[in-house]
Amino acid sequence: MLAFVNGPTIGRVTAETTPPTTEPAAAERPRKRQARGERRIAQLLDAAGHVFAESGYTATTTNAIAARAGVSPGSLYQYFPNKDAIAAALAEFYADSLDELLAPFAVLDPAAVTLEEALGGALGPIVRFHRENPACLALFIGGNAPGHVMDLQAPLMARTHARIEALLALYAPDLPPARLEIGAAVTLAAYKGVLPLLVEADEERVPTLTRELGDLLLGYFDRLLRP
Amino acid sequence: MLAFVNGPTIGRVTAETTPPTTEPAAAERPRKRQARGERRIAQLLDAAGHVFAESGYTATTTNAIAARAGVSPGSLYQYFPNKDAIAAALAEFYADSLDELLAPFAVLDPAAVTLEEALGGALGPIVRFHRENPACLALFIGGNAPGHVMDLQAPLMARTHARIEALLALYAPDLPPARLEIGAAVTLAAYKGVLPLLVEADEERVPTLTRELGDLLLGYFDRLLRP
DNA sequence: CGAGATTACGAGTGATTGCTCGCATTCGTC
DNA sequence: GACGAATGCGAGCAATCACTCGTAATCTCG
Repeated sequence: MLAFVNGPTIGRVTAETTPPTTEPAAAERPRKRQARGERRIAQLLDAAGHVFAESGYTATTTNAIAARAGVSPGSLYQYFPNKDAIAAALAEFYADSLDELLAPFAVLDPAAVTLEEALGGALGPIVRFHRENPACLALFIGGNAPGHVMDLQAPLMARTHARIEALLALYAPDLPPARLEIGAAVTLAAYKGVLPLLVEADEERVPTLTRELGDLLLGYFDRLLRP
Repeated sequence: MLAFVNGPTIGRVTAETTPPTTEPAAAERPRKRQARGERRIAQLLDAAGHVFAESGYTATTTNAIAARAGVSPGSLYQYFPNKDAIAAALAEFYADSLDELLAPFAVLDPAAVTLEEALGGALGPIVRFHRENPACLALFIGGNAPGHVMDLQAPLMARTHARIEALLALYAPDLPPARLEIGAAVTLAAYKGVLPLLVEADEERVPTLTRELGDLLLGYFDRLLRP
């Protein structure tokens, strides 16, 4: 829990463009923030993560988030302009975390590391992340939330798709591009489908299920790479 | 569209238990229904399917369903006691349809039919069904909707899980039961993950994607059956 | 036809909820 | 200590939505 307290620049919601010419017409100052404020933002995002994970986006009330954070509704709205902005801040944090988590697997030598090994190494941390931050799945990967909230994680999905496609291209250089694209899409979809199983499972079953997820993807790769 | 107009006993929402002793205290008569009423129910469920698929459960208003069906809100509440009951009626119809769709694959001779052939035969109709009834996925398979609505499809999921497990047991008689159970769970999860891809895809890409889904599952079976 | 039941309407109601506003408290800085 | 800015509060507003109710049209069937 509290996995993203002290995350990087969370909650910097308002626009950051400091206009160089003259003074802004009104209500456009950068707003200096105290340490107390940063702490409140972290509390609020943590609370939001829990409540979103329990109830989904639409069923979650901003008052419930504020209450869970031990804060009044008015205080919540000092840091976030509206409910969507809370989800947006969470989305940004999740995307950053996952990017950082997967960065090591961007550069791989197919001669030194097999697909099995690469997958085995990557899946563990990913699964741990989602178990620690169940709201990520509940909000953005499970088909919940209205469209404009789902859109918040479209860039992350696009990047993940590209990463998978690159990985496949690395290990199957002569696969036609169209098939590469489909392969990445199916892999991503299957992965998203199995994740809920892993997040809801008891701790002890996680290693087994993680290996099973690896088998699923590797079995597909087998059929994809040599027909 | 209109895939479930004239479906079997849709909309019989109220309890059917006619008490044999004395007369019920109040408000418990079986309610005779005219042909016009049955038609209205079909219209309402069809409209509900469309609106649910577009907006998800919570974001869908009962007034929107009524409007889409060309009916006043009051009329809607003559046939359904509340919003949940509409989703429940849809769930029942979907479950019945899928059961009927998958019945032929309950009895298979492993000597005469390979796993490839069985899967290839079953996936086509399933995919077509979900493309014709996107609300099924949006409501019950995508993680949307509050818990008590998701519960409506728990029996269907349990049956599907059992069906997959039985299929696996048929083609791998000496797999330990625990592994059989996990295998069915992962298969079901992967299948649920890829379905959205198939529902949202253009018509022309459907055959390719269906084959790809088959490859995903078969690849997993390969690794499951002979390690 | 006519009586009773069913169907249909749609403005309205009560509860919920995202969000605001006026004001009190605390912090950073001199 | 003092002043301005940031933080904090919570009752309450406006809008939304599931659902109701009084009433009128339409059907069934003798």
